[in-house]
Amino acid sequence: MPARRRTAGPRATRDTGDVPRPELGLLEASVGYRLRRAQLAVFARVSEGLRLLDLRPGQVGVLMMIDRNPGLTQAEVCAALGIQRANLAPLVKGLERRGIVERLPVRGDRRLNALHLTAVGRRLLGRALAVHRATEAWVTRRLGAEGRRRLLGLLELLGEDRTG
Amino acid sequence: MPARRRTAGPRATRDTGDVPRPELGLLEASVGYRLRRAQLAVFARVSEGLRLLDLRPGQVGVLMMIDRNPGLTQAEVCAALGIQRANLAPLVKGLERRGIVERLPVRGDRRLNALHLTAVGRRLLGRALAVHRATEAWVTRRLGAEGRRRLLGLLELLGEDRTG
DNA sequence: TATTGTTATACTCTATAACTATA
DNA sequence: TATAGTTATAGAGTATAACAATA
Repeated sequence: MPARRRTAGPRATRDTGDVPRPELGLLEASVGYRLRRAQLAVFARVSEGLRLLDLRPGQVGVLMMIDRNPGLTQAEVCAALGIQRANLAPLVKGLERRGIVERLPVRGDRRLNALHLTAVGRRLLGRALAVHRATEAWVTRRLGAEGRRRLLGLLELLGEDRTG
Repeated sequence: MPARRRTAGPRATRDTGDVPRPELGLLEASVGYRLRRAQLAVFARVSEGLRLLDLRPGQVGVLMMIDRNPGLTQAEVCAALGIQRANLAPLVKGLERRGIVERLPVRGDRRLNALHLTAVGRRLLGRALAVHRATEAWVTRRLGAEGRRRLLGLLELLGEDRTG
């Protein structure tokens, strides 16, 4: 059985039952902490759903971007998603090796790769979108449609890159 | 000057100015994506503020828990914060080596460590709390007090460990 | 000079497995 | 048998620096 003891001082408790459960204290109202917990919970669900497709959330994000903006360059993807060029390179390479995306030369600037989904890539993205929809549905079950909308709006305000 | 070209197909654009900016597409309304961006933005601020103290957000969270619940064991901290015992061990060791926390034996169960803050630890936590408050104030500037409260409530619902 | 894409590298966070000592 | 704490290790995610090719 689990040990029960307290060595020191009064513990603020909000017991629902028999055993003193630790309080989060200031963490309770820490936006950073709450964001981290929520993000981990959501990503765990998404990752589990994507496992069969051998994709991770970041890869699906890139695929969504390319699908919506065919011909995008890697630097543009990076700027839009807020990731480093150095980290996108191996990600794209992996997707290309699997025949999911292709990199076409750009007329007039030979430094650039124009990113496109292949037919295989579009099919795979379709399956990934089912996971995406299931996750959003789960969020809606927890928060309600209105709660989910509000959350998206608040998160967008926090994620913007303006300073101050 | 940045190159401008588009190799293929019509691009859905919502231009504010001269240059076509890529659309996020489905990512726009992806709770997972928005959570990740917001969490990165907030943690970047917190980490920067904590740099002088040589602390990271996770360490401060543990200190907050111990401060509020003196005598807590490592397993209890892990359960409350949703982290692995294996990852807390080196974290606590580092804090103990720096004289920030101490581990006291527990009467009646020699497997347990009762965690306490030292005087040094309390002083350091006090400085970390200033960073915490500054971050929450920044969030409030972006979202308003009511927006921040709503956000906390919504995130709590997502972070809970119940299934389904 | 500046930008694109690349490689190499390092650091953090997270997860699993296996061990010990205790219960 | 089960739990607390530890160690080792592996996998992602993210960051910087430096390079070649090109603008």
